[in-house]
Amino acid sequence: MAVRAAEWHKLPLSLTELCINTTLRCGQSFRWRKSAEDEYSMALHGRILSFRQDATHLHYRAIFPPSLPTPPPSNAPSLAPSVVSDDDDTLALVRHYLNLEPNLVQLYEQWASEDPNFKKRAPKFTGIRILRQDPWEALIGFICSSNNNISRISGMVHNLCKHYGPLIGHVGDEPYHDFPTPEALADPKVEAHLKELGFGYRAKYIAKTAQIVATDKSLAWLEELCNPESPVFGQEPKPAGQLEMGGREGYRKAHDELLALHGVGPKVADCVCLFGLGWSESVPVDTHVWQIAQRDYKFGKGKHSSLTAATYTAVANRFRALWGKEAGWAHSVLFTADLKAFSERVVAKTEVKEEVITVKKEEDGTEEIEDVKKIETIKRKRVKKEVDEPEHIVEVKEEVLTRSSRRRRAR
DNA sequence: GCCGGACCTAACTG
DNA sequence: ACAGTTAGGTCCG
Repeated sequence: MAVRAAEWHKLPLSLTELCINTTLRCGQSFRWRKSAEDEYSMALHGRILSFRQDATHLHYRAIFPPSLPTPPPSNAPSLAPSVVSDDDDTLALVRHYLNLEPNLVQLYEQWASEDPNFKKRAPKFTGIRILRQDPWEALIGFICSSNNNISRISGMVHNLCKHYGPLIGHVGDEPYHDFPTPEALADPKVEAHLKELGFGYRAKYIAKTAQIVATDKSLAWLEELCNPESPVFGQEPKPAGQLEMGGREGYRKAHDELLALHGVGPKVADCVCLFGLGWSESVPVDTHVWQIAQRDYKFGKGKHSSLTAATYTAVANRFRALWGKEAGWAHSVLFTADLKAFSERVVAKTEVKEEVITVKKEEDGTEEIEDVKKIETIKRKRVKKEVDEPEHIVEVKEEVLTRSSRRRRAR
């Protein structure tokens, strides 16, 4: 049982280039678990990867499974532990997964210079970086995300790994499983089992998508949809063409092909493109982003009064025009700033008890509230306890609620 | 192309 | 207490 020594290594990195406490929890990945105070872990590429971070360094550790009973066939994919230095491999994996190449500080400056709203909201949400996740894992994870919340999605993904993914090892007593293969999820029994596990209507989507990928298509098909500038771990980057209004050609093709899968609509397809396939111009327009587009970017009126397919494209194109090739990165900053789980950071200013109602005459003479009616009330509430957070019993925070009188949830 | 309803679940809301 | 709403939507008619 010679588990290879699991030592911590470190990498100089500022919190403005990457903040794991935000990036790993903002809903782009559902796999990271808190394995200790200020420590996050998940199984990745046949090992358990753990992160810690301080003001100057990122600390990482890899725990490998005890050496395999039988060596895998020589043509086996990625799982084969390399004979050469594991540390070098893990460092390369960390750099790849965390997508450390782009200069994030510079990008924030660029977005802020083009967009006053970004400039206003981003300062409290620095270091949010788009990860390079496994495409298959991103696909299934975001199929789970429909009509759902991050905490429940994480639980579902955890269950998928626990029941269908290979065990990689333990951190303390906690087992860590890798993400299941399409074949593992293509078993006919999967749908019923997932329903028992509380997946609801998503059980069918997952089972069907797994069957299609495992039989009709393949993992290679999915991975070939990757941005060639940002390929899966171990492949050489190639140029990906010019940005157009609707995104690069490869992005549009990837988005289009993903739409054919069950449970994959425009939003989920964009999440897979952005978080799993490396298409940085992809802008998933979900309920949050739609709210943001209405509140801060003058959408929600006239032609684009509800989030139809046409409006979806218009919003995404608008953000691409505004933020450029890494629009999806900027989008994720504003998205995170809008998440309730991080709302404590934006409550600094209080005392806004204002009400603005714009009324517009319709052709038929009826009056209709056109602008989002902003009634910001200050509400005191107990901060929702994070699952594995220590007990802060009577911490009281203020939360700003914004109500709109109509079109609250145009879907 | 657009609209409305159904779809699973669990926690939160008034 | 308890029905309604929401949480990173999608599908169908």
